[in-house]
Parts: sequence; C-alpha cells; structure tokens
Amino acid sequence: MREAARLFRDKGYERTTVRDLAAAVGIQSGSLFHHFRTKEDILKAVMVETIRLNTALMEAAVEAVDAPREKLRALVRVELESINGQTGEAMAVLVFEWRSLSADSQAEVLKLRDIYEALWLEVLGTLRKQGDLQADPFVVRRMLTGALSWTVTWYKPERGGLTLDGLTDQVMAMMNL
Amino acid sequence: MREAARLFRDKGYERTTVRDLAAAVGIQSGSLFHHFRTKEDILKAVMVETIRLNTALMEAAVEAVDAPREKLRALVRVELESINGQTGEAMAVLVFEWRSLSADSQAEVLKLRDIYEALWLEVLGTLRKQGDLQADPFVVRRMLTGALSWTVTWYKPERGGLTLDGLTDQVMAMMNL
DNA sequence: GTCTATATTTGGATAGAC
DNA sequence: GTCTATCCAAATATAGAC
Repeated sequence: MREAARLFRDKGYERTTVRDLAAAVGIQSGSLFHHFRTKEDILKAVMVETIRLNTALMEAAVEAVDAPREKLRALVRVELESINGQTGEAMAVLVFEWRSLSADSQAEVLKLRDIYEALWLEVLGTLRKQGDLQADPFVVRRMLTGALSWTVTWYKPERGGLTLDGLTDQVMAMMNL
Repeated sequence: MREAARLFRDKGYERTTVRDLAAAVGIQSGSLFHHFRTKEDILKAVMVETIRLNTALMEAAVEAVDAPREKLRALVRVELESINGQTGEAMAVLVFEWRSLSADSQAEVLKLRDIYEALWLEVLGTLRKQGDLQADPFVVRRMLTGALSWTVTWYKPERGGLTLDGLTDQVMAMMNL
C-alpha cells in the first residue's frame, strides 16, 4: 500500500498499471490479485488507511493545546505534515485521485472523512464565536483544504530553507485571526 | 474543445476515451484525428486557450481599479469566476489534469502561465511593501491558487445562496490585509 | 503465496472510400 | 470533413501448476 500510494501520486491512478504495482513489491502482476480483488480496491485501501491515521494524529494535536488559536495552528501543522511528510503520498492520493474512486466507494470513504472534518469545524466555530474569525467556518475550512493540499505540488523542504514550521507560520500570518 | 473540457473535468483525462470525445460532438472516433494529431493535443489545446483567455481577463481586471487592495480583490474575483463560471471546466482541467500532460507540453504551457502569475505577484508585492501583507507574496499566491482552485469541488452557486461576490468577500475577509 | 500463461476488453490511432 | 473497418498495443483479470 505504501508503494501504491507513491505510484498513484507520481503517475496518477489511471496511469499506474497493476504491473507497475506488482513490480514495486517484487512480485508478478497475477499475484496481486491474491491480495486485492481489483485494482480499485487498492486505491480504496490506501485512502481508508490514510484517513484513519490522520484522524488519530489530528485528535491528538488538538488535545495537546488549549487556546483555540493554538488548536487551529496545530491542525494546520498536522495537515501540512501529513501531506508533505512520510504519509504525503497517500494524502495526495486522497486529494487528487478522488474521482477515480467509484461512487459507492466514495460514499464509504466520505463517512470516515467527516470525522476529522468535524474537528476542524469545532475549532473554527469556537474562533468565530469569540469574534476572532470574520468568515464562515465552513468556507474557511474548505479554503484551507485547498491551500494546504496544494502545497504538495510546490513545497520542497530541501530547497529554499522553508521548514514545515515556517510554512505553518506563513499560513497563520496570512489569516485574519 | 468545450466538450473536451467538460469531459476531462467530469471523468478525468485518462478515463475519457477518444470515442467519448467524438460522441460528444456527434462524429465517429476516427474523424477526430482529422482535427487533432493525438488525444493529448486536445488536452494541450484546452489548456493553452484557457490560459490565453484568463490572462486577458486578469489584465483587464487589474487595470480597472487603482488601490492595490482592490486589485487583489479583482484578481480573486476573476479567478473565482474563471473556475466556477462558463470557462470553469477548462480551468479545472488546467489544475487537475496537469500531470496528464507530457513533460514537453508542460514546459510550453508553463511559459504562458508565468505571464499571469506575474500579475498576481506584482499586486501582492506592492501590498507587502506597503506593510499590508505579512506573509511572503510567493507563498500567498500559491496558497490562494490552491484555495481558489479547490472551490470547483464544492462551490455550487445554485445552493446556499452564496454568490461569487459573496465568496470573494469571504476570501478577502479571511485574509490578514 | 507466487508463478507462468493467457483470456478478454479496451482504447489510441490508421487506411482508404465517399 | 466524415465514415467504416480494423490494426495494434496495453491493461485488467483469471486459471491452474507449484
């Protein structure tokens, strides 16, 4: 699944063949079907596991601090880490290969995703009530989803000297809080 | 090309067949190749035309107002209009099907894209110099690219009563300017 | 659990008539 | 400029041996 995530991110789901997937783990293409019924099952498995892992990470991050503003900062930091760190391949797949999932699978995965979306909305809702946020929490979350996901296309930690903490600072600095 | 943009956005480039494309304009698949040498040429043509059109729209929008803050607002409004309005299919293709373009074609299209990226950076740079922007203009532009592009996945003008002007207001309200 | 071999389908592209 | 017919390559999935 780790190799699948990498391949799906790099080449896209459709351009990745079952032969590519098999070769990446050193087996023949036919052998893959002993483990997964279809190619799409692999995509779905990658997405489901990613969501489970990230939900846990975000819950922990939110509980580790008290102030709502710090909770938001923690969420931003975790999401940037998720998409640009070790699990970045899988997160990118979740974002960019969504359409490749069948409608039925999409519905299943959406239920899981709602759990951690609720985390964001709770924090943003609190900031709004305190008068620290002018815009609608739903809209803000969606804008942040786009902005943070998109970093995967341009953020290169090795170059430019911008760390993930630095990037988090930039995100917080550009927000009207 | 309009039909191609719609199909590429809805199903993705890879899942759209030349037979789909031909059927959408009421001809047979073989006939398509009289107009385009390859399927990829169609994708490239959609992207190039979209960039040309949008560069013109953005240049006009920026020149129509004076204050840097209003110029930024105008750019946001135009980009939201581009991605959610009539040309939205093509803009979405530009964003989400980028990887489906060959490396050579990507290089060509990038040159065109740089023209309107420069527009954004000029406006953001001015705001920064005036002290109205805390974050790095390059980072801000990239975050906005992600946030605004992403609206195509969730913004539905018919529902919720949020207009494009209202959405523009929300974006400006969430920015620290 | 993996292999080899292959069935089956699909899709991009071409040829040549009209 | 479009049609029909078809080539050819690639890709998912299966069958059965080891």
